[in-house]
Formats: sequence, structure tokens, C-alpha cells
Amino acid sequence: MSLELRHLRYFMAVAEELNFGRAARRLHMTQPPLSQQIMQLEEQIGAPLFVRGRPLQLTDAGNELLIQAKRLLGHADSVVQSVKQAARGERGKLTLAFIAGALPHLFPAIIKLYRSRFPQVDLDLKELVTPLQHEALRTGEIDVGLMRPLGLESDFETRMVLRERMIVALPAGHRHASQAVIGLNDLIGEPVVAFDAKEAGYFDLITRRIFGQVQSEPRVVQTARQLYTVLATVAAGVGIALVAASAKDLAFPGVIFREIEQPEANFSELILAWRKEATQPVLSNFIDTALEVAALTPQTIL
Amino acid sequence: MSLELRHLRYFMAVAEELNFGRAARRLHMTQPPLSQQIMQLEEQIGAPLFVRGRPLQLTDAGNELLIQAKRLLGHADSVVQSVKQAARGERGKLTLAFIAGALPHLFPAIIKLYRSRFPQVDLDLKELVTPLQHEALRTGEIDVGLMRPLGLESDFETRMVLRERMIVALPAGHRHASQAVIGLNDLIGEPVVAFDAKEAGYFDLITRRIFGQVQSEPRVVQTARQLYTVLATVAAGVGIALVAASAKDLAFPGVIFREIEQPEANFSELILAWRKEATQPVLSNFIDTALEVAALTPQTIL
DNA sequence: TAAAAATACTCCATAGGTATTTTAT
DNA sequence: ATAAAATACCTATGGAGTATTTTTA
Repeated sequence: MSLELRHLRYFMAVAEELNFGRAARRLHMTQPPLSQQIMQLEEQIGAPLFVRGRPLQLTDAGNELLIQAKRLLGHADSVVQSVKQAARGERGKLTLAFIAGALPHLFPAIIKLYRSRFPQVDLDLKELVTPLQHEALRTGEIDVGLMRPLGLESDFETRMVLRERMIVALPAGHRHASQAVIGLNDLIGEPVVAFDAKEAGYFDLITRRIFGQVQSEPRVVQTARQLYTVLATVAAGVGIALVAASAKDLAFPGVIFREIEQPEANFSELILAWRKEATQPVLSNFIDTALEVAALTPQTIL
Repeated sequence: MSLELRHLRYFMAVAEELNFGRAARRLHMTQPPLSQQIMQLEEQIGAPLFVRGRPLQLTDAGNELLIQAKRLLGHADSVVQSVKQAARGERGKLTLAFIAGALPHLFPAIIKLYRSRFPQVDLDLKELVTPLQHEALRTGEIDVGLMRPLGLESDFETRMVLRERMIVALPAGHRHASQAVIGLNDLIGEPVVAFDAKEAGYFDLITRRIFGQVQSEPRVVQTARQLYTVLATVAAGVGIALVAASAKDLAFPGVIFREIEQPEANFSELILAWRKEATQPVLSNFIDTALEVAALTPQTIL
């Protein structure tokens, strides 16, 4: 017979009542089996825990066990609580990847709300470009990613969390600057400052897709990796650029922004993606929280 | 059915093997009852711990329990160890009283050896005069006392730990100073510096006992509380005093020490006393250690 | 002598075993 | 098709109950 929590629960009752009969009543059982269990426990320890006599007394070993058993039973309770929390997704570990482009947008709001709701979850954050996030999701290195909708695999689940219309960045004094809306045909042949296909493949793709809508291709005169560099190059009058609407927030001097035709067809999107089979409670809590933040965030559609 | 350590032991095996069959073999049981116990555990937690499938996987809750169960089982082990230690008297609490007069003698040696042997025992030290130690032993305030053999009660157990012969302290140039040994009859009528009957009743008693051996009583011209004061008073030529042999160690200027007749009958003793019914392992370890130190300490007999 | 714990025994709940089916890859 | 877990059912250990004796203050 090995030590069980039952022995300690019974011991606590007897040690507190200092009377087997009363302890048994408190435990909703009769005295003889209680005596037996205590004897078993004493066998386990290898020493008596009580000095039989009136009144019943604790031995030194019994006194020690009284202190320790209380702690151990408390520990056992807290273990059950922790595991229940883990089952509810209130405790555990979650690894989230994000693209650098998400940093100024919902990312901080999502993290802030999630951490305030689930402070016990150990949240691990990794900045990764979209293709590497696909890889990391597949290997299980990350649980969820905030990324661009690029080459999605069928075993991933996704939700759109941010959608921004594309607009045109023009050098101040550009010949189309006076127009409120730039027609797609106006773009044909214009010198274009494009995003680097490797580092910012998504915007390169979108730029090409927009030109494709008028059976054309951008006349790329310059490429850049970051939005800031693109705008600086546009300000220098090197060419025009197609950027997400939130670029207006940067209010870059020498650059003016204009809406383009068919805005409802041209968006920059941010998605949340995770493995279809992933059913971890921490993950679904995170997704719920992220979607909640997304729903509250003004989406710059139109 | 409530949570038992058995459930956690079984869970650990399954979580480590990630295979019910192998885990069952490791636990020297068959697979079906193991499955049942795990199902019981999952019922307790209120959530599945494993994702059934090949290979068997842990849920988030299962992962949390894997970490926590290991700790809890370790804790349970350490509780058993602690209680076993308490039963062996290697852990617990011991309150020891001592008289101030024991401070320069065995007291430091006993404490030092005991603490080095039983560092886990919380040793509480109290300075108390002998009669108060009797009281404290009776109430259980202390477990053991280092005291004088005065009015011992029958429900105390005692052991003598130090015995010193009594000697005479004379002012330098006293008329008996030239004798190697002072006869008891020589003491009759001598002015005596005695110990205070309240504060040092034991030496007062011994002094009176020695004079009693020649049907006499000390002619007390001065009393003092502490040995040092007694010797200073003797040095001043106020009178002679009967002191324990170790007083010689003080080498007080102006005081000379001489042996007395019948040294084998006149001792100052220090005893260890405890309740007869007290059977605490910490106590018997302490007594053993104290007696060991006492046996090694040169007893100034003769 | 009276209250309380231990003992002797009985019973039954349930841990654990055996045989088989179901499930998942 | 096969390995593994679940299910069904059985067995028996041992936890718990009843009756009684022993112990201790």
C-alpha cells in the first residue's frame, strides 16, 4: 500500500479532532476503518503519529505531518486549479508570430487586451515574414501568425483582421495632383517606386495586380524595402507609388495622397492564421480576443 | 471519487510513455484499468488530458498537469522524508532552559555539538533559575532543563552532567592560608560571604550543608548574587566563601583557594532534567548528545 | 467504570484482470 | 490491416461497516 491523499485527509481530521470517533463522524465514516487507515499511514512513515491515550496526542512526527499535510493538500488543490485553468486557456504558453508591418496597427491593441485578460499565459512573440510564418506554423514552432494573405495552405485556418484600401502617393506638383481620384488608366506608363519583391512581396504583388487590372505592368524605376523609404523616394519626384491608406498617417512632406479608381477591388489585408487541427484553449482565446480587437478597429475600407 | 496520488502516478507514466499499453506495463498492471483511472482523473479535472490518436498527445491541460504532477509527487515524497526525520528527532523543535551558572561550563559545548548534529531542529534557549525550570517543565513550556539538583519532583527524569568539588576562597594572608587543606572545624565561627538564598539558593544550601557537617551554621557577614561579587568581597577581606572548584579559573587577585576536608562529600552539581513521560525523539537525541559531552568534560572531582 | 481505540469479521465498492470491440492510421 | 484504446464483464483486493474486546484514565 502506498501513500495516498486519502491517508492525509483522514490524518488531518484525526489530528484536528484528537479523537478517532469524532474525526470519523466528520469524515462521514465509522471509527474502525479510520483507525485502520491511520495505522496504514503510520506503517508508511515507519513511526507512530499519535500517542494513544486520553487525551489523544500527536507525536513529534505527527506534529510535523500536521503542518506538512495541510500544505500538501493545499498544493494538490492548486494543481487541480492550475490544470483547470490550462483547460480553459487561462494558463499555458502561446507563441505568436507577426510581420513587421503589423506593428503600428492592431498588433499592440491585441497584445494589450490579451495580456490583460490572460495574464497567466506565457506569450512568446516572434517577428517573421509571411512565408517563414507558414513554415513555422507547419513545424509547430508558432501557434498563430499575424501575416499577409499569401499562398495559404489548405490545412491552415485564417481570419481577416485588417483591410485597408490602396491609395496613390504622388510627388507634390505631379500632373495628376489636381485630380480627386486617379483613374487606373492614368497609372499606365508612370514611373513607379515599387516595394522590394523579396522583403515586401505582398505590396509588390498588389501593385502588379492593380496594373494588371488595366492590362499593364508597372514601369518600376526604383524599389525599396520599407514604406518610409518608398515615400521619401516619391517625395524626391522619382515616381509614384501604390501604398496602403494608413500611409497617410505618416504625413510625409512633399508627398500627396489620392484615392484610386475601384477602391473596393484593391485592398491590403492582414490575416490571422493557425493550424486547422490546433484546438488549444489558449489559441482559441487568443483568436477570439484578436477578432474582437479587429472588429473594434476602424477598417479603412473606402 | 476524489483525486488520489495514484491518479497522478498513473498519469505521469502515460504522459511520459505517450502510450497506454507501455505505461501499463511500466506500472505492472494491464491497460484497461489504467485507461479507467486516467478517465477518472479527466473527470476530476473536467477536461481531457490526452488527445487520443496516434501518436497519443497531451492537451494543454495535460501538459500543465505533467509539470505540476511531477512537482506534487516530489512534494509528497519530501513530506514523508520530513516526517521520518521528525520521527528520528532530526527535525522539530526543542526548548531548553539553563541556569546562568551553566554558561561557562558545558552549555556551549552541548549546544555546539547538538546543533552540528541536528541542524534541522529549531532549538529555543531560555535562561531560568532552577525552581522556574521545574515549573516550566511541568507546564510543558520547556522540554529539558540544565539546572541544580534542588527539590526534584518524582515525575522528572534527571542525569548528572557536571560535578565539581567545593573549595574555600580565602583573603590573601588569611590565618589559614598556609594550610594545604582546610578542616571543616576551621570554618566554625569564620565570617562568611554567602550566596544570596533567592538568586543562588543552591550555593547557599551547599554552604549551610557543609557547616551542618560539623553541627554549625555559617556566620554570614555579607551575601552576594554572583560568584564574581563573592570573590571580590572575599578579596576585600570581609570573609571566606565556599565556592565550586572552577572558581579558580577566574584567578581573582587577592583571593587564594584551598581544598576542604571531605571533598568526596561536598559537591556542586549540574543536572539535566525532563519529564518522565516525555519521549520526543528530539529530546532523547539532545539528552544523548548532552551526556556524551558531559562524559568528555573533565569533571573536577577531587 | 466509562469512554475510546483496537480487533475480528463481514460486506461491498472498486481497482485491476480477461476477453472483445471499436477506433484511428 | 494493424496497432492501440475503449468497452464489457469478471475477479478479488482492501476500504468501509457491524459487533465486540481491550485499553486507559
